[in-house]
Amino acid sequence: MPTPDRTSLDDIVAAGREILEAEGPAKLTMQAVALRVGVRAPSLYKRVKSRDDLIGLIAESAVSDLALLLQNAATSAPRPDAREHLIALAHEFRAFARANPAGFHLIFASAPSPTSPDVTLLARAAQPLMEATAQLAGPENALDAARTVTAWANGFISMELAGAFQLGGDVDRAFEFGITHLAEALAAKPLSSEPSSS
Amino acid sequence: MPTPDRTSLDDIVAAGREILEAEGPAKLTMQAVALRVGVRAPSLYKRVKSRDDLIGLIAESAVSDLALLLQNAATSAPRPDAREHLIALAHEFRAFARANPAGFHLIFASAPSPTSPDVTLLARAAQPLMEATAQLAGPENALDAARTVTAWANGFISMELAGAFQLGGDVDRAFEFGITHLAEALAAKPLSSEPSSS
DNA sequence: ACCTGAACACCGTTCAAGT
DNA sequence: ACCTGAACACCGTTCAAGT
Repeated sequence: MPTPDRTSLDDIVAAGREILEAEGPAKLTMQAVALRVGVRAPSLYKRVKSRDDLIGLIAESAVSDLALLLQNAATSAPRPDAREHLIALAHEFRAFARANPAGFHLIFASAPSPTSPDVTLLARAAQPLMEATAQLAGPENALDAARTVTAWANGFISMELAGAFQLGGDVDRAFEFGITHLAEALAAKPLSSEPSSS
Repeated sequence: MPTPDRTSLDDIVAAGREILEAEGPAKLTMQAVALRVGVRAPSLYKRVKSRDDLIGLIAESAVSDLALLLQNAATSAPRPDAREHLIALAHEFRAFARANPAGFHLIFASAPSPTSPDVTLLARAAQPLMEATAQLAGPENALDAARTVTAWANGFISMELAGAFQLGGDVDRAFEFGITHLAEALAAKPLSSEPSSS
């Protein structure tokens, strides 16, 4: 009779992700993961090709969570104003990064490598953003606008997490400043709402 | 008579940086660096505290180059228009990232760690940008505006280097779209120049 | 004073042998 | 079929012994 399974791929990925968030990439060793799921390190190779493969799976798991979060934010609260909608998405994005800094870093700040998450997943996560920018900037500028917003949010949060904002000032205020000006700049035609009284 | 020095800290950092750019972080081993400077691995510890320390020094060396590049760009070509000046700086930034992808990644996409470059150096590198945004957005918004532009440029280039723009479209066009709209949005008062005929 | 070989701890990975 | 101990290759780092 073959041995019953003592762990699973999902368990392994979840354990790895927890270790990564709690202790950082250096502590994410095969032995640590194995210990956490109650198995010896060599057994992990029955379900995972390599440590890099495991890291890739962790990244995909984080992307999935992000996609879910953005989708919920987009569909739950009704937001008639496209600008406010975009701003709400940016805040969700930032909240995810704060709750999963290592996962965020894995998704957006990883060097191009076999570790990177599947392209399709990232595209799906970006879907709500694409819709928001399409509404704001018009369909023909939706892609460029989405890239502008994603790049800004990604860069801002990366720098925030890395502690790169060292010149003082209020970082929250800088975030509001950025997303407000972006939303206004991307609007296809200048609207006559309030122009962000600073 | 003591042995004459067979290498130097500068040699070691330069060798490390070359290996990093040419072969990636995984190949940046103490042995590889030692081999390149003509010494055995243990000797490196006479000038460097650890591998992480070496990586930090490599990052600082890259920051220095970036600061020099931006300063030259700011002072050499006379640019009366603040918007054009900002756009020129963004292009210099992107050119640096393309010429030094691993160095760029080390500076801006590294996790917060002892590996991170000195804060003062980064602030110095950002100086020309601060001046440009001060001129564009006014002194009281200079910091927020500089953070917006830096975040966008950093995020855009990180994603570009990571191959994260997979949805097709012209990436160069997206870069122009982004910097143009940012420059326009950050201008303190709406100017009546040409509004970026797309 | 710098350099080295030898050694240690640690890690990813493989594999034959168990059940 | 999954699990394990043993083993291998590789890496960062230390240190006593050379010059």
